[in-house]
Amino acid sequence: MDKKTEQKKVFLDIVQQLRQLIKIEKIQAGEKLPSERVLSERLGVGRSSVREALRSLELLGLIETRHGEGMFLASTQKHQLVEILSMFILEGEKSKKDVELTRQIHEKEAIRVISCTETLRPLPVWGSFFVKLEIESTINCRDVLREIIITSGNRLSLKVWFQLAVYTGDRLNRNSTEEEKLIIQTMLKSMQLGYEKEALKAYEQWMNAEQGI
Amino acid sequence: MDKKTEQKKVFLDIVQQLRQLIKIEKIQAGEKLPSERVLSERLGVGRSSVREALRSLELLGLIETRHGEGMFLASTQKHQLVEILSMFILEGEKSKKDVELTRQIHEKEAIRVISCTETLRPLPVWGSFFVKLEIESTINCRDVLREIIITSGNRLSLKVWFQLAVYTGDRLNRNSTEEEKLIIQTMLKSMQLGYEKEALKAYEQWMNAEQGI
DNA sequence: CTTCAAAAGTGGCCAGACCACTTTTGGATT
DNA sequence: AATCCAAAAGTGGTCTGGCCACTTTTGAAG
Repeated sequence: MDKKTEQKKVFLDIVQQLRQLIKIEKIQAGEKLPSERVLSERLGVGRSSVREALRSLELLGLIETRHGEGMFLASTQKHQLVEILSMFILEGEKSKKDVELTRQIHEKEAIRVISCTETLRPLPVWGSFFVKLEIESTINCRDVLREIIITSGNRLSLKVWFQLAVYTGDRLNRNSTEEEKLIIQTMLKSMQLGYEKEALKAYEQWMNAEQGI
Repeated sequence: MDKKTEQKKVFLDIVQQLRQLIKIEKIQAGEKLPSERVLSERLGVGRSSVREALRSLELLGLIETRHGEGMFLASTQKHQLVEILSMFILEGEKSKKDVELTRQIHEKEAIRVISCTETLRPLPVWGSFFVKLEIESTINCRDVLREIIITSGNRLSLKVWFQLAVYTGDRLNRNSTEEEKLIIQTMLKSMQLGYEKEALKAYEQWMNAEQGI
C-alpha cells in the first residue's frame, strides 16, 4: 500500500536510517559516526547515496566532517535563533511553563498540518509506529512527537522544537504509561484519518495526563 | 588570511554558485533548473558533487525534483520575483517559507489564546487599536501582530516571533492597504468577542491578501 | 493530420578509481 | 626499553563512467 512512497528517494531513506542508527547505537553529540564506506556496506547502498544523505545533514548542521578523521555528531547550537532561545532559557526569564507552552504550540500545529494534508497522512512512518505500539507495551514520548514535527515538514519549526524539547528533558524523554499509550494510539489514528479535532483532543488529553507524572 | 574560510568543500561552493545562477538567470519559483549534467559541465565539477549540493537543497525544501523531468525551484507562495535569492540564507540554512510559516504558527496560537481567554479579551490595548483604525486610514501590520503576541502572554513565544519578524523585514513592517485594514478590524473584533474561528479566518484572509503585496 | 513507437533528455543509483589528510602501526635507531 | 619516524591503513573529497527508470520529444508510418 505504501509502495509509491517507498520506492522513492533512497537518500531520504538513508537519512531516516541514520537517525535510527544514531539512536540505537546511542551515539552522543561529538562522537564519531561510522565511515561512509561502512555505512554504504551496512545499509546496502552505494557510497555516493550515503554521501548525499550525509552532505544534507551537514548542511543542516547536524553532523560535522573532518577530512581524514571522520564524521561526528554535531554539538548542538549552531543556529543563531537557537542560541537566542538558549540564552532566554538560561536566563530563566520566565517559567518552564512558557517553554512547555511554546513547545506545544509547534506540536499542535504539526498535528494540524498533518491531519489536513492528504499526502502526509499515509506516510510509512506511521505504520511503523502502529506496529511498535502493538508489540511494545510502551513507547518513548519524545520520539512520537519528534516524528510528528519532522513529518509536518517545517524544518525551522523542528529546530525550534528540538531545542525546547532538550530543555524539557526527561519529563519528555521517557516511556509512556499504559494510559498514555492508548491516548497516543487514538491521536495517531485520528491524524491518519484526517480527523484534526479528534487528534488535537487526544493530544490535549495526553498533555494533561502528563501533568500527573 | 582566510585560511580557515577557504572553500574546501566543493559541494558547498556549488550551493553558492547555484544561488548566483538562479539570480543571474532570473529563475523564478516553479521554473526549471539546468540538468545535473549541464550544471556539472558548466561549473566544471563532477556530477556527483552537483548531486550532493542539489540533494542538500532538496532536503531543505528549496528545490523539487521530478524523476525524468528535471529540477525546479520550489514553488513557495507566489512571491514577487524581487528577492527569491533571499529565500536562501546560506549561513542560516533555512528557507523563507519555513520562516514565514513558523512565524504564523505563533501568531495563530496567540489569536487562539486571546479568543479563548476571558481575561485577555477586554484589555484596553484593543480599544486604542480601534480608535487608531477609526482615525487613521492605515496601520502598521507588524505592530498589530506584535501587540497580539505580547497580549497572549507567552514571552518565549514573543522572543521567537520577534526574531522571525526581523527576518521577514519590510514585507511585514509596512502599512496596511485599505482592504487589509478592514480584515484586521474584523479579526480584532472577533477576538474581542471570543469568536476564535472567525478571528482565525480573518487572519488567514489577511495573510493570503498579503501575498499579492 | 493523427498515432505511437523509438530516441533523447533527465534524475536515481552504483562501482571503482585516485587524491589529500589523519591516525595507527611496526621496525629502526638511540 | 624508549623514542622516533616512515610506511600502511583508514577516511573524507572528488571524478568518471556506466546502467536503470521515467518523461518528453521526435519522426516515421498510417
